[in-house]
Amino acid sequence: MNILAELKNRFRDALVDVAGDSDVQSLLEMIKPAQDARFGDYQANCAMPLGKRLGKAPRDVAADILANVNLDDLCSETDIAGPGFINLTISDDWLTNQINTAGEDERLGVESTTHAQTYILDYSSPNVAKPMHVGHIRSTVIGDSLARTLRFLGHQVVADNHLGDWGTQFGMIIYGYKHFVDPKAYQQHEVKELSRLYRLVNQLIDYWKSKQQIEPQQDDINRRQVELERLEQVQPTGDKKEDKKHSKALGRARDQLASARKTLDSLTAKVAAIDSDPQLSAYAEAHPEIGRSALLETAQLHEGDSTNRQLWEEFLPKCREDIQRVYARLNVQFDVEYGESFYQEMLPGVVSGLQEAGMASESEGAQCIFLDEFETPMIIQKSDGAFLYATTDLATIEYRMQTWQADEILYVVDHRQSEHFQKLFAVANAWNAPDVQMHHISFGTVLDESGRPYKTRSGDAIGLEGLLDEAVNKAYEVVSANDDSKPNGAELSDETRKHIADVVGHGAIKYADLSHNRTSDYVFSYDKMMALEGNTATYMQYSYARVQSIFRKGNVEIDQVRTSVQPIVLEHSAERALAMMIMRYSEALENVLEDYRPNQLTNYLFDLAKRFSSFFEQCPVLKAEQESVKQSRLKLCDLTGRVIAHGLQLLGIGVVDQM
RNA sequence: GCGCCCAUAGCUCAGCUGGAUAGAGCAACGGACUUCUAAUCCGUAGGUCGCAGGUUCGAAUCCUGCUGGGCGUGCCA
Repeated sequence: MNILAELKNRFRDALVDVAGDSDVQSLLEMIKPAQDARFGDYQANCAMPLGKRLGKAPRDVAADILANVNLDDLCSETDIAGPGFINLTISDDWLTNQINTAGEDERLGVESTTHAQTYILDYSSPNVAKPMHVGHIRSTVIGDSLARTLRFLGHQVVADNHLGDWGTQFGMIIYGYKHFVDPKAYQQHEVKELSRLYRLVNQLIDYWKSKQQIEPQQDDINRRQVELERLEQVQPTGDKKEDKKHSKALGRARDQLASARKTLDSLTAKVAAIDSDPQLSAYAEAHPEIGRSALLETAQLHEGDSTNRQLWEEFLPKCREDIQRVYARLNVQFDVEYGESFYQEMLPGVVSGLQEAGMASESEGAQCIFLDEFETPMIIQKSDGAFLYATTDLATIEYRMQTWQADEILYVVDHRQSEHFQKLFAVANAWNAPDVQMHHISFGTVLDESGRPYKTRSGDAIGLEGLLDEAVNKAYEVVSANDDSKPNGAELSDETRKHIADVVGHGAIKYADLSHNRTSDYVFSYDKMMALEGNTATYMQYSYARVQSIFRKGNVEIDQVRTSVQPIVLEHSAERALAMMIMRYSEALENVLEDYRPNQLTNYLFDLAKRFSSFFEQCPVLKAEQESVKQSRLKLCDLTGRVIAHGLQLLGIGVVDQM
């Protein structure tokens, strides 16, 4: 039972009577959980705007509404407060009834949707040629959680990992393999060597690019220097507005000069890193055309060159295996993993199809689609004949529509690609997929403490596996320290401690990501990511473990509790508050899907766990004075534990019985 | 230049799409372990919601302008 939905149902007819049937839906949206416990459990705020519209006093309108709505069984109290708020207090009897019903329900009182749809979820999608780094975590974890939630609510979901397995990076690896491979290292650990080759080639390409940029960059600095000196010479005019404008221009010129110098520094640093290393500089000297050559290797791969194709087929499974290890750790699964290469044969057809539809045309040698709303075109074929990711994405949509008849496609990709998706959706809707809803589930960038995109000192993105390892290690230390300090001595075997550390460590990393509003950038911090207190997955896991501990200490069989005829009774205010929160699980899940934001679920679970902690402090279970209260509280504990475990599971986070 | 996004407590962030006295978590301070796990709980302190206007019964939330920041911006993905 979704209480909010039930309230809306009850109010609907009353609102039609009072307001006429115009726009009842938007009035119903104004029924929501109370902001403050003093105002009851829910509040309806529709009387104020309605009063305005009808030219009546809002409090009178509120009274009219209340006179028309039947809440006798549902609410124990209905108040009109302030300017015309309708405050609603759910009746204890009704709540007791519902919580007992939910307790007997496998789905914890959450109903399946009545309008099931087919969703394609496109998430994670790493480039298989490089090791996964922190940047991949958000897409992976958010996408996984959305897939789980949609499924639970009854939708069809196809989780697709759209791997980057066909792009420029493979040309770079192939070039690296042909010229720099260390056969022994490759034999020992293929992926490690391939990733070294990728970084090496990347570094060499950067070297030549940077070297070319140094001179223009220096010129740019000189120009800015001159401009700055000129601005500094300008005397104040006495006119306040003018002077303010001038001082702003001056400040901007200084900033820009500083930033230009910084860019130059980083260019020279890149060059110096190679020049100072005899081995690397010898490589660089021997491969001055490496940038172009790597692109050529890619082009040859795409054209079906047998050597490159063979290398690609050799490398790909190994790279995929490597990535799979990370997914196994994260407990993330996909239904399909069609990489970009999968669509390769469709690409010429996409271009010709768009040409025939009159949407694509040639411009500067490339096949372009010009859209009214955008200055720059969507390029679907380069002047050298190669296809781009826009082409692949269009082919992918075509395939997904034919294969799954998708109602909706969600792309969980960071916000920097928003323009690409706007163009993509516009083209696909106009061309081959008119009916499908497509959404870019964008998320912010992971920043470092100074607000820049997160990188290690050497400029590489930080590896994901190392991060996970550290989180698990830290969790192990905390588990051990906590267990060692237990009043009656340690309880956990080392094996158990390791298992707990695994669940807690991975949970901490995932939760740190999921608990942020996905649209905002967030500052990456080891301490925050691995925090095990406060609003963290650990807090919920701990609550769950406390529930299990009660059962263990009391030698209580969970099955016996669940089948017991003693119903849950809500006497203590902490019991009632906890029960109310449990009942709101389905609201939380609806909120997640409203805007595809898993942080709605983390917020809910944190609230629920807080209510449980408060209950735990105030309401003894095993030592309850009456047997009936004990049985009731055991049931309430069990139900809390089930909701926490279930909610965490929808976030892709596990629980343990002891910690 | 143009486009998109952001600005909330010392720090990191919520704020349910316009509701009542703006909330958490860290950090700080003061309390609570002979009582089902103190990875916890209770309390104190901390705010001109970037600035200025506007819309209305009511604005952190919507609109306009400004300031400061991020990202994107024709052949990478």
